Amino acid sequence: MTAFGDHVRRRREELRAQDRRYSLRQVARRIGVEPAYLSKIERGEMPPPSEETTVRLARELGEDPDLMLAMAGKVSSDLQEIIRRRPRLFADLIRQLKSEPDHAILRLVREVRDGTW
Amino acid sequence: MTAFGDHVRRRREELRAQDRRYSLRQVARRIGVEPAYLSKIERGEMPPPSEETTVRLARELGEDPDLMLAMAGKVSSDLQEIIRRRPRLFADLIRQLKSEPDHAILRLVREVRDGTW
DNA sequence: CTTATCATGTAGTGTATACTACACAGAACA
DNA sequence: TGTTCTGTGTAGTATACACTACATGATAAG
Repeated sequence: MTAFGDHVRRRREELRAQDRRYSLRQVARRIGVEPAYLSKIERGEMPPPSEETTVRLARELGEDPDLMLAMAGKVSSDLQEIIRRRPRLFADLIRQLKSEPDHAILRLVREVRDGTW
Repeated sequence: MTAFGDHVRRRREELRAQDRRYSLRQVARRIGVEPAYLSKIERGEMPPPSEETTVRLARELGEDPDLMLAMAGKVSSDLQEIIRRRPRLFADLIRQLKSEPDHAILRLVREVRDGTW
């Protein structure tokens, strides 16, 4: 069960079919790691990389950084900081939303965005 | 600037004034760490302990674990898991709420709790 | 056909995390 | 006054994190 690595490999090979600049080596080079390291990550021989590297990889592959971080078992540090500033409020809210359906959360997002206050 | 250590020490000595079972040694013993370690944490000579130890310490001192974790620069792993399961939704919501006032977030919490849907 | 590019195997590195273990001097208590 | 309890100083440890460096055999390009 190596969801992260499998996903990265699939996505990279998908892009590679259109553009040979998406070889493991070249992608590794562009995100600033050794090819051997990326190879091991894709095959699940090594755990997902750091937050910074994961975000660079997400951008390189045209994927959502938050989603990619989630697959890496992480939560973006900027989100963590927002929570840490008002821990009681956010802890309550998030735990309440745990069992709510997607559309309910989406509605909240829209409500706040549109200022339906 | 060692907010965590200072806070723990203050709170512990507060409790100790009423109950001598709140000596550094005895608290350390109850939460399962060495006295020297807790001493260093309180004085900011060592960084805050692990999530588990921080939560045990919070309970011991009658404080809110989420608040204590926030002071330790951490976010509870159960909250992180909730976010990781639906990263896009929660990332959007949390970032939107970043600059909203407390009462706005509180209102959302209540809205969800009371099922004002 | 040979040169470059490809992925991968093996080994090693520096730093951080999260502690323990022991020893010591001063205060409190009986 | 001696035993016990207090906090703290010093030293060391085990594990995880986040990689690099080099070598090798296979594949593709010119």
